Amino acid sequence: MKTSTFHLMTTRETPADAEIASHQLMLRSGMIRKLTAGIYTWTPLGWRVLKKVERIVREEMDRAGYLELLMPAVQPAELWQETGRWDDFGDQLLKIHDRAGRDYVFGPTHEEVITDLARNELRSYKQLPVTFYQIQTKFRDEIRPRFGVMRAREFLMKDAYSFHIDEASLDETYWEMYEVYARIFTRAGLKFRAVRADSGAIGGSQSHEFHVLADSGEDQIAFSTESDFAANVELAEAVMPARERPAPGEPMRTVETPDARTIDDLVTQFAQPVEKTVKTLVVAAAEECEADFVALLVRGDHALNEFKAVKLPEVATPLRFAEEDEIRDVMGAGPGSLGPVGCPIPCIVDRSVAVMADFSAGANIDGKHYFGINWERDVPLPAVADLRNVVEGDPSPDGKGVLSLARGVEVGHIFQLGTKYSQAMNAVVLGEDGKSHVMPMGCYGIGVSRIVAAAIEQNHDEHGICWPTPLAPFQVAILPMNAKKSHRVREAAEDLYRGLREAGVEVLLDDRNIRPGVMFNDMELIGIPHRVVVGERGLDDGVLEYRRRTASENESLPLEGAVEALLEKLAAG
RNA sequence: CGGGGUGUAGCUCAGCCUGGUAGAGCACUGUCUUCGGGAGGCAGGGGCCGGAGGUUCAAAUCCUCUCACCCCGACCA
Repeated sequence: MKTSTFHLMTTRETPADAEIASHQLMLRSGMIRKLTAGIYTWTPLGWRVLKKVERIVREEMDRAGYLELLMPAVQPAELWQETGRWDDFGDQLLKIHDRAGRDYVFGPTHEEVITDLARNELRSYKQLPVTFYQIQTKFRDEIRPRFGVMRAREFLMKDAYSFHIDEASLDETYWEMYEVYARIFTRAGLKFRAVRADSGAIGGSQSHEFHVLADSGEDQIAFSTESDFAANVELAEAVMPARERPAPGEPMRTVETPDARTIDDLVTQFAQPVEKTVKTLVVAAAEECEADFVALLVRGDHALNEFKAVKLPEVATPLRFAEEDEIRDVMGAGPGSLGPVGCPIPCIVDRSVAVMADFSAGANIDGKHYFGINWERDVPLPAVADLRNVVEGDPSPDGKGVLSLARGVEVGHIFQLGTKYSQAMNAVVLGEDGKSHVMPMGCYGIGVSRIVAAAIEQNHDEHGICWPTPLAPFQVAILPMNAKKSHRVREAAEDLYRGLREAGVEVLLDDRNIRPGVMFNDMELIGIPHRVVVGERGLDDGVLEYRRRTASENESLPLEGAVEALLEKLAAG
């Protein structure tokens, strides 16, 4: 490809509404153009990259023996009503209707359609196990689309669904898919981590997320420094501290704290170590609870984990924090002065709070705190539960090593669905025993368009994108210096271009009549991994100048055999 | 959805407070000079100032309504 006939439209300035690096660079390099909120056109440049990702995904899925098909993007409402998701999926579901007023959805996912297909197509255990997949545009009406294609409303997704005669078969395919996913992200040249997304509390059901590691990632993941344990922070268990609760060392005393409304105030005004403070959060109680509200207590330096809190039987779903006037009403004091001593509503304390001694907390009287509180001596120890987010250095739940935290972008998710959909839609086959069996299912997604953004997020510098070679829109850029004036330069560049093309290399020759500086900047912005500069200077010495995108120094390539030399560089990655 | 903000040229923005001929830089067209890290001159093209209504002799500017887009929305006790 030559730039003169390729639609290359880069901009020097960063569009105002792009916040993160990948979004800015995708816009500046001209890979995507926004049509409306969360909906993007992929330009020829961007599309080349998207196709690279798609191809890797497709090749690995095919290699594993999974069967590609294509399902409709528009699906009838009846299917969604059948599984109850017409209502359950909520406002994320884009509902549309045709001229006759019939309701449809623009598919955000395809469990219903594939299960409908399976119940019609699959009759016998002999057809199982089978895994279907497609690569297709999905639509989810996100509350707040942002970060370009990272969280778009319309996006490209690979979704796969497997059908089985029993759970054992599902489990087998699940772990096979786990390996296929690992191969896909490895081949794409990405640093990633598979993390457990579900503790396994729901029967035998398994779920893993695949995260591309990047500091700007929206998800925080916790992983053990010494084992392969890795989990989303939201789901990582904060284990019971190994140490015993120390014996009380101080008397409990009341302290006037008129200006201390936050943990921060307490720490700075009264020199309380933050790990000796407790914060008390009041949330709405579940209906079956005798009280209207429940107090949740976590250490001052810990954060409440909403997912864990909402799983407690005493806590209302969804989680709702009490309003200030509700707190005054029920506690007799405002937020900022709450604590477990004399607390009129049920308390649940975090595991690390349970082993605290001589700690401070609000007195449930405005402007007063108790210092030196000890469980049992001053107040009975309430119910204990895991309520908080894990922090760096917590022991790993599997007992091996401690946890470290990293940020990631979720690009893949695999899930053992069990019979949730097959049951609801009566997808059964006859087993060897001659009886009907509801088919356990697995579902497996990859955010194809999100991978593009995640790859940039992980691989960029101050000049632009640094594509991993497998994803790059072109492998080699040829930059002729002042070709218009120099016949030799033009000829040498053309020769190299022809040679590389004949060798099957995706090469971009910059034949625009522009200043060299613009070429350098453009090619670095769009992230082509290998660059060859053709100039009078080099030609005088019989060489071309080569530089890898991520390198800081040029190398000389002899003009003779330059194609072969470059092929070697490419083979090296 | 709640709160905040912004809509003026393809992009980044000024002009609005204090109403009176629509601007700059980048990008784009032509031309000359320049030519190894985002050059310079000259000459150009391009805007229903998001939309509707109102006030006024006169509205990008003031008022009302609307639409779109962006940001924030558990860690506060």
